[in-house]
Amino acid sequence: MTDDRRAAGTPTLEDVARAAGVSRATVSRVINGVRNVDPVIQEAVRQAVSITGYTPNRAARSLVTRRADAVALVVSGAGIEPEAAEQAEGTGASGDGSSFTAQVFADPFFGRVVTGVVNYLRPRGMHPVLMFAESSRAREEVVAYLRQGSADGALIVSTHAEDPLPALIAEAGLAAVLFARPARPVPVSYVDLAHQDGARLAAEHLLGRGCRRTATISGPLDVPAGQARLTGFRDTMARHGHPYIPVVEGQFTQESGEAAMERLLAEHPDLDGVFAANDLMALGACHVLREHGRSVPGDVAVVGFDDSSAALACRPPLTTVRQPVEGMAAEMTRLLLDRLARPDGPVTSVIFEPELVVRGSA
Amino acid sequence: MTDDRRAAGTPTLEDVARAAGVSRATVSRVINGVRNVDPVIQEAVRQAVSITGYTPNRAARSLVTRRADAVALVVSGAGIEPEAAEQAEGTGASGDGSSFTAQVFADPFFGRVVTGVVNYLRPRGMHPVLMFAESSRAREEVVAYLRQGSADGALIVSTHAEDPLPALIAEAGLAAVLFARPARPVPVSYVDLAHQDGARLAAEHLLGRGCRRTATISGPLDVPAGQARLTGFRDTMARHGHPYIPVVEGQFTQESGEAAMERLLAEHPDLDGVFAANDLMALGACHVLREHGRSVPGDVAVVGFDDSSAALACRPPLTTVRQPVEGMAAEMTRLLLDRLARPDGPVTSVIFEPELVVRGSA
DNA sequence: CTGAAAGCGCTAACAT
DNA sequence: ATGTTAGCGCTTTCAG
Repeated sequence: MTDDRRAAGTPTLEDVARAAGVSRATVSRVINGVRNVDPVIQEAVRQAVSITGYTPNRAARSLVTRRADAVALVVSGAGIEPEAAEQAEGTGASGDGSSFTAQVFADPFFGRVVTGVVNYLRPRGMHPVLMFAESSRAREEVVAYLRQGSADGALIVSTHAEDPLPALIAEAGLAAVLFARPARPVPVSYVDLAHQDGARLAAEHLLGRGCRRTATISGPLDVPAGQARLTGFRDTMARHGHPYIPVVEGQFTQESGEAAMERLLAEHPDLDGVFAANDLMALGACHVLREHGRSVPGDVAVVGFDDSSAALACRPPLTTVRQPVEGMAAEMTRLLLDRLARPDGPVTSVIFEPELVVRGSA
Repeated sequence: MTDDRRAAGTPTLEDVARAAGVSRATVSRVINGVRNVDPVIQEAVRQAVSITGYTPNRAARSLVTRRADAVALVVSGAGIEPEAAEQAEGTGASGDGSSFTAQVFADPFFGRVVTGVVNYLRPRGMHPVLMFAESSRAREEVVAYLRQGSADGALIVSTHAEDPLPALIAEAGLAAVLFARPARPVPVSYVDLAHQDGARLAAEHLLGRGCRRTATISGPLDVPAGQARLTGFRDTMARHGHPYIPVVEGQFTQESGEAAMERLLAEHPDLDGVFAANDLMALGACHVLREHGRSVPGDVAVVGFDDSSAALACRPPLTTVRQPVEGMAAEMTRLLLDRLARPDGPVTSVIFEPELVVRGSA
């Protein structure tokens, strides 16, 4: 009992080595699956590992490998407000629907991104660190976090165009991949959707079912995706003989969709089709239409965009343009891991094709 | 140019020390805000830091402090399926709505938890690592992750009762706090809601507006919260002279809410009030009611639970029992950080009171 | 194929 | 108040 069995502190490589009667180096090799280890010794080491209940210390390993084996998943917001973020503490002031994080997660979109990222990361033994970057201070923190080596790279999802984060990251020489093409070119890989094609699909569907007086509720026009969906819809309509399409700008929220629909209905009471740039707004539009006595799709056909959970929360369920968010998020993750493995690899972009999902609303 | 300015590798404490003409220790003190440092030197060090562009290396620091300054946020699933998780890779197979992660984030509840956790953590310079633990293998990984010191503790949100994770964590002597009381007692702190009180509020409201033939769509009965909400509703009704209340069990999903409402309507066509154990099910119920020509709240009053985003996605907006999820999540986080600061502190629980939110559906 | 030894960058006694 | 000195636990040349 007086032997050197040290304090119960978690066992280290040293302990395992002693138990197995080999050197630390050998244990390390076995654990990391490096070849050139005598099978007999390998077995002995494994025994020792399970007897001692050894678990490698991540910090020690990271210190020498210079890899954190973690990636940051950052939701990056507007670039405007300088220091707006300092949300009141946690406990009391929560539930505050106006906080950036709360707003972000109110949109089913982000849950899908998380799903895709996690599904790709997990089989590889990695997990995302969730960060938000809606103020310049928060952005600095993200950069610092990466520079500290707390994460090997970043998956960035911007909610607004002109997001300065991608550029900051690129300048700092840090690894990152974006969800959606940045407003101004930055040497960083990204995944994106062929938004215009999606909008074209919606337009053609509306046209195909006979709508002749369609309008659209666009997304925020300072967001590339919002812009592209509008352009795609307008262009297609124009090409089919409808050069003028009423449009009201929304903010991708249900509420803004309701407001937009009210205006559209007031100004164009005879419309027979609506394309909303996302499902949340389409849902809002449906509510307003019904309140005004218009049946969907009988009087007015409605097409959404995204195929998010909101599409099924709607009655009738929304006909919508599917954006394969989970797949895109997984691909984004794959690109990042690739980049980490080959830092000099090329900057690439992967564009996904949308798909029309026909349900009840149009 | 032949001096020892080493390769451009990120600067270390050593570099800063040299630049400032002091020792590593002093720089460390300044950086960590340890007092007893000459103001003049402090300034010099700060200069040197910004000149060199120094950022402390997290791994090195963690190695000696034995703190990761990170916490895991783990969503823990059923305890049944042994090895069910191995989801197909990322890229292709995604969008698979049946994956655990996808299901989890389809519920607005989790976004709110994330919001609360992040809001509390951020001002403290910490970020959550997102993990899922729906299989025994995944649970092992979570335990290993914590034992490795990759995170200092875990915030656990179980989707099912009988979740073995809390016990595993406790046995391993790891720090954790739970969202919701575990089915079987485990020496771990938790936050929870007074579910029965919430259900009582719902019952009284229905009674107050004159409903005499109410039914309820319960949550899964193997979940304590599901059980408690049912009990609370039934007891209150019984106390007011309604000893028999029709109940159909749901699964907290919109779909199950629809199915349950169909059954209820078939068996009790004359009902005038429904209490659904969460908003998603209430939303489904409203849809079905309308399809059957029943107006809400005119013919049938509907009360939900949670006050999630689904409550506002419904027309009319749902009268519901508010569960302050963000605040609860923040408190859970506070408890964990407390525990980390004082490992011998007592195991505690904090129970939040629900609140009735009256909107259009009842 | 295995062991010895040298750090990775930082903090924390312990001197001074 | 500052500097010196040990390591934290691990991987990785480099010898053998």
